[in-house]
Amino acid sequence: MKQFLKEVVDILREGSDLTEEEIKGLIETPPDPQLGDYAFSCFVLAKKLRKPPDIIAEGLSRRLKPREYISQIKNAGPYINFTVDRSKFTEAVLREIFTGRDSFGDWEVGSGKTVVVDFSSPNIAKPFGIGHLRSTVIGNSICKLYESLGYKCIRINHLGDWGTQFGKLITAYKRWGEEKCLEEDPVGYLYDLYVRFHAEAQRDGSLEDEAREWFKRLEEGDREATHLWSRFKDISLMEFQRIYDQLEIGFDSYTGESFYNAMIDETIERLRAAGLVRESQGALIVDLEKYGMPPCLLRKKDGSTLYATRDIAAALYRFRTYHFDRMIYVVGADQKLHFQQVFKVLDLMGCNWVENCVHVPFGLIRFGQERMSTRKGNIVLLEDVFRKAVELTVEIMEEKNPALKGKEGIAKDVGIGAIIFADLSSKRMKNVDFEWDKVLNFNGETGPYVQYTHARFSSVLRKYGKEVDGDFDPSVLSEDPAFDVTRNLGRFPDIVKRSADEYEPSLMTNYLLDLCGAANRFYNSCRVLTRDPRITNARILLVYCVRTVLNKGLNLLGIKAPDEM
RNA sequence: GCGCCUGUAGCUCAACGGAUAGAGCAACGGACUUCUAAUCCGUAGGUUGGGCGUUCGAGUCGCCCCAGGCGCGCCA
Repeated sequence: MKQFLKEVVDILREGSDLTEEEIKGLIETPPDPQLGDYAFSCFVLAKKLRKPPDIIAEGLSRRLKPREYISQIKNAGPYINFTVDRSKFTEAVLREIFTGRDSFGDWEVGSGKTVVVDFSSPNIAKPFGIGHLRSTVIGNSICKLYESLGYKCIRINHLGDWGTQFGKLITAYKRWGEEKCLEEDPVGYLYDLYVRFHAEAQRDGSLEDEAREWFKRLEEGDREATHLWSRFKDISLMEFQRIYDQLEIGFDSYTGESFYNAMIDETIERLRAAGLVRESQGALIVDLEKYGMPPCLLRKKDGSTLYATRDIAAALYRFRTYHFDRMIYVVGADQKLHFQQVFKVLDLMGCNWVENCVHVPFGLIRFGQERMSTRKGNIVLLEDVFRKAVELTVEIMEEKNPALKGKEGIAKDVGIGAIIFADLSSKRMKNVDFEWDKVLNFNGETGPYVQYTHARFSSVLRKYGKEVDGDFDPSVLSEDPAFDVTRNLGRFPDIVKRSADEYEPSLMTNYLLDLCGAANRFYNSCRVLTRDPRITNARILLVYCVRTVLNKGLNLLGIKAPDEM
């Protein structure tokens, strides 16, 4: 589709003495497609030539002549609007999708480059709540988007498997724990113990000290502590795996915080050698006051380590191991300062690659006007959400498509897809209030809507019964409902690029909704399978292309695209 | 107190600094003997939290307020 924009630029270069870059910056999309497909605003020229913009637009539009791809040039106020030759545009877009198939929208900007994505990273021994879903699905989508740009992606699940929380759990387990309960419902039971710990610690401050002591013993390799820790970790991982299986998300590495703990001493030595370490109130810190930040704590006064130190060690290790061109941390916005500190410390250590490290924050999920908190026990379990979504999907399918075969599998794809889509559909920095009614609404701008459109178009292809050969008369598709679809299809590669550049999968969800709107309008107003082969050939190709792009788009979001539902 | 994020229709959200601020949900009214009605069409709904500024042009950029959220030395 480049040739259309290029021709607009070429035409304007002849008509003015602006450079290619200047012109490109001034080209936009008219608010109403009736006006045209590309617009050029004359305000900058007006300033240069010191003439009113609408006069310039009028003069220029008269002088500029349409060429191969542009069929009409018209001024409207201070704008010059360019209209593409619809047949040529349709031909170009559909041809590109048809020949490219699943690679349509892919780029090569990342070929030969590696990006490390740190995402999901749940805390061991805590249930996988709806709050953990965000990092998981945003991170997964970012991986897929970067792969589409040609990057090699290393997916890292930086498990929260170290820290004072284990001291707390060990304390709680030693005091109140029962082996039998642990076997019956491992994570649920650990969760109960964790909540109980915080409840009792309110009254009895010595519990916190006891927990710190246990954590210290864990760091020193105490046998009993290590044994319990290792058990807690194993049973948690098995439960997390169930969630990842349902989401069909995998990782290249599960090296969590405990893995980097072995590198703490050398890391602190390196920091010391760089002259960055200072002692303050018994703890080791890096003073960041010069940079307007609170100090970065490396080691507590009792000698045990902290999260920031482990993150610094992890970054160093990852660069050594993967030589990444970029590293992306998909972690909640509440940790923004933490990453600023970590990045600054790495910078002070002379790691110039830190400029390629980026924290991609997201807003938190609240439940009932409150922040979800494992400690308080105010948490919605992801598995409950999945289960309810799938149950509801089965109900809807019984009502709308009772004859459908393989309902369970499809209900899973649709139910879970709905949850993922909902989580990805608004800009990631927005906080979301979890509401069952909203999550379980499958009408309107939702995942099931996109999947439904995909299934509907798949169904037409099935009914067509032949291979789509890609041979067609593009003039059949120049009427509005069809051309609106094509116009949207043509935007797809740019959406892929922007979603990746801005780490913003919501651009993709919103795009897919636009595409589906146009596609369903087309479907409702144009019969695809007709007696006229000229019309059928063209429309079925459009259907094929919509299906291809919807399938690819859903895939980039980590959502399944069933052929029937 | 300081810093960051968010504020757009009753609700949830869109809108490369550009033309008349758009969708969905909820409400009301229409469209299935025809390729899946989880769809589509229509009606109604707005001082873009407030103010000042920059600009030919501001929901978008800057400053000051307001409201909510999140951070701010031994949690992660």
